[in-house]
Amino acid sequence: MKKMEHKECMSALLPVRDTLDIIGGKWKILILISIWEGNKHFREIERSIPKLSTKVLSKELKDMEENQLITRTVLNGFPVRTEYRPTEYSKTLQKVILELQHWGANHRKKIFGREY
Amino acid sequence: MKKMEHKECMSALLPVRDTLDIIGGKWKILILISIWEGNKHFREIERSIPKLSTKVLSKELKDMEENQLITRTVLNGFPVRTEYRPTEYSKTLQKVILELQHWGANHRKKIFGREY
DNA sequence: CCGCATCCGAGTGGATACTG
DNA sequence: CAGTATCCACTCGGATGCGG
Repeated sequence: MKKMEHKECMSALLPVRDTLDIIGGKWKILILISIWEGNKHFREIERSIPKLSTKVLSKELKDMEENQLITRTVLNGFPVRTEYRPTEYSKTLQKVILELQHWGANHRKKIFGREY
Repeated sequence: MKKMEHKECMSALLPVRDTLDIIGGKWKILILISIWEGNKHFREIERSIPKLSTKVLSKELKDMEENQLITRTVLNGFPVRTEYRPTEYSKTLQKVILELQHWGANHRKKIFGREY
């Protein structure tokens, strides 16, 4: 990558922040991965991620639906069941996440001199 | 990218979180860019980023030094001056940031139907 | 089962003043 | 100039209970 110029930096800023809003934080990527793996129902997702509370999960799922990373479908019947599914679009994040993963793995090696 | 397998996901998790710890949050990338642009001194960096308080800047710079993204040099003389400089290593983040930028820009187009 | 409402403690971060 | 210290408002998120 070439040296970043000033103007590029400033115009880079908003998109970078947007992306971090969407996948940043403690839970978003975990939830996305859980859903990619095939977990569909609220409790199912909740149980797949230790320490995640219903309040937070509820909020995160709402955010992710707004951002078109997942779809939410309420099934008829009682008790109510809801299905969350990843969108095709959500997969465009995999490249980004992979990049984060590579950098993080390499960084840990550098800082701690060992892997996980 | 191929479908992520379960084990890959789990081993992806820690590195991704590490990376987000390091560049996530409201300020880290802004500070890094400011320093990449050539700002060297505490006040200089502070003034280059609106709404950034000294307390937060202080903490962030400390974190970034620990993570070897910047170096901190105290110059002799009075009043004391300090120089922060980006490391070569910090530039390995540019690819990651570029990826975040691309995804964010494209996402905004998708969601809002327009650019910035 | 799904998910919201409430209460509440801990941590974050802003403003300001102060020291070396 | 470079940062620390203090005070304080606010947010975040955990625990729990409830209603649909």
